[in-house]
Amino acid sequence: MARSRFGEPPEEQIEVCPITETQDIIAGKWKIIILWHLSRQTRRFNELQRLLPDISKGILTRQLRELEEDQMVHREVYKEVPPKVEYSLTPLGTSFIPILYSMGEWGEKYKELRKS
Amino acid sequence: MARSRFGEPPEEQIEVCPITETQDIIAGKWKIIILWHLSRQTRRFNELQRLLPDISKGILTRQLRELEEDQMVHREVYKEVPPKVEYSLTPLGTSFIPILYSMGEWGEKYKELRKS
DNA sequence: CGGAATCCGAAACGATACTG
DNA sequence: CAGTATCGTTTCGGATTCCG
Repeated sequence: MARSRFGEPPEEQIEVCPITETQDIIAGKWKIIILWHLSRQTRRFNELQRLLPDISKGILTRQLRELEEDQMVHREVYKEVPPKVEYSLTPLGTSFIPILYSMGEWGEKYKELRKS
Repeated sequence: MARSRFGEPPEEQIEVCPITETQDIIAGKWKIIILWHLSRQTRRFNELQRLLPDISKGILTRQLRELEEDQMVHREVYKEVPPKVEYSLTPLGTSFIPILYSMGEWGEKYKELRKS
């Protein structure tokens, strides 16, 4: 016999927010900015540093490593001297590009709004 | 007289990343999660607390205040006893909803991928 | 009910020096 | 060139207590 409706909790069901996973991945001061740059083209470590003038080598390395762990970024090491390392988006990272661009456009609009 | 081209820096122009503004606004552990919940419906303070079981009152207040400052969230105070306060998205916050939903969908896909 | 105020600890960030 | 290692600092989140 089915349980009576009156036996069910009256409150609405707790909605599990599906955005938590995403939050965990893009948390980090430079993550989405790094992803945005890589979405435009593959970059070497030094290039990224020039594009992000206010980030130090150490922290850039860490953010890249974390993005790698999360399978967002691919790290390609060329065995040359001097060493050369290229960073690019993985398929997963690539699937995030539309969101990055939306965020970029939205940020532009936001900046306009704040001027007025 | 115009400066010679040879006097200009040879490097490519530094691309200013348009995503920085967005990053500044959604930084904060609970910001986008709060926005996501408010995108579904207006909520009272206590409701938000129930929806986010792991957040304390103090930090919830702070995140909401910051979202208010950034004109993402509207705070409506009803002069009643006991007090009642409702939080909702502003027009600016509403304009962010498509990004929130994209992030939610992406997070779902990501979760699937990680299982396999 | 919806906060404010305070304090604490952890984590994140950042600067520097050194290295293969 | 692309890191690693270390350490200092700051920022943020979280717990608690109190209040109108």
